[in-house]
Amino acid sequence: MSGPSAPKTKRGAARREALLRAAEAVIGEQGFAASSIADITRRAETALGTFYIYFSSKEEVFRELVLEMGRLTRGGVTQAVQGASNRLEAEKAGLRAFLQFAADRPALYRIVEEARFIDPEVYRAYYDSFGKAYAAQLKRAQEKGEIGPGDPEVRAWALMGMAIKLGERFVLWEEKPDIDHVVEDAFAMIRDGLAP
Amino acid sequence: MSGPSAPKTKRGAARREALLRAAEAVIGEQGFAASSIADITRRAETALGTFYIYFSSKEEVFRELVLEMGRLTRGGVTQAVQGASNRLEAEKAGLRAFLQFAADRPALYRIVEEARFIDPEVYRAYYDSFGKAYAAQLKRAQEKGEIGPGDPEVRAWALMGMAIKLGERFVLWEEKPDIDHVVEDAFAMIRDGLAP
DNA sequence: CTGAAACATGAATCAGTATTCATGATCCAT
DNA sequence: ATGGATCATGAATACTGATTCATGTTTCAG
Repeated sequence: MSGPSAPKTKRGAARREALLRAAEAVIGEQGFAASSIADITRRAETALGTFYIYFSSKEEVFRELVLEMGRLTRGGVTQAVQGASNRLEAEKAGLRAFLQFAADRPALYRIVEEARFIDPEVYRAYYDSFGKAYAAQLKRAQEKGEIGPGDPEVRAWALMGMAIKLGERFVLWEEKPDIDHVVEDAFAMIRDGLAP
Repeated sequence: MSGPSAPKTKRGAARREALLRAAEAVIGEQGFAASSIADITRRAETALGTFYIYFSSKEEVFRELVLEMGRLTRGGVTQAVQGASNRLEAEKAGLRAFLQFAADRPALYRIVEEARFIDPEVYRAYYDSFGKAYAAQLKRAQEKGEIGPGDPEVRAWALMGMAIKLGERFVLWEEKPDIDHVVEDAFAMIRDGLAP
């Protein structure tokens, strides 16, 4: 019932980490279904059975990776947004941080989207909490008059969707992504809309 | 090499169609990996082997469903946009049509997103062509002065991402989706941006 | 009507791979 | 320094489910 416990030696911790990184690379490249445990352990340069010392199943590493991505994006975006003096600036900084993250950890980026089909629970938890926090920020900014009025939840999800697809198209699909250009143009639209 | 050919009798056409609908329902509900051919044929009330008379593999029905979704959204959105007298109106009508589609065919909607992981080729073809057409429309509207200036491709992908996540959150995740509300608020943002 | 082409059936085959486990090496608290 | 706890190994197991196929049944063009 209770899967493997946390590693108790340095070696154990290092092995677990190596397996996690290998899983990130392999699953991010080939997708969950096409990735075998053997692929992962081969990449981590360990024996097959070692995998099960640290994870109880393929689904579990996957889940762990999604949670890690949650911590990382949350942290990265939060930090990027620190310096902003108003919500619009924060939107711009947050978008840039997110796209930069996609460029730095493309595998993790893909994994989160695949989570929707592998582990709907964590996927939903991930976006629910992110969306909730995002909406709260927008509501506050609206009350302060930093942005115009409008349903914060709809806006939060619209903005998340925007960032996600932009990352997919202009970062993951591009050899040499031009993040600044995407941020500039997308932000202009976020701020002023399409109206002439 | 060349898989099953088109059905040559009425019965054959009906069976193929039944299998396609069953696959849509089953895969849309459980996801590709969790759906067995047996699940699909059971739902279609046919024998297991019958599946292979019409499709050469599980991947093939899946691909067929993605292509069908392509035809349907393209058709639906195009038609909805017909009546619009300018680009902004068209955006609103297109968004509504897309969300309505998600409400009508939730399974197909999910399948397209999963395609990214099952059959990247068709997924990419789907969005590439959709995105290209979308960007072309935006470019024309911009030249006519119906919308302000800005990179049409970035905008097209931003708008697609928006629509997709809004559909996921406010249509698929909601018991009784309030499409009009989402369209109103999202459109206001698309038109005027967040600026106060 | 009729028979060759199409279609239907589901048990049997087959492949891939997740997971287990018995055995041995390594670590580190005392 | 040492031995009980941790960790490493990979061959063997077990299972799932995709795909095939030999045997009937149905269709429909002529």
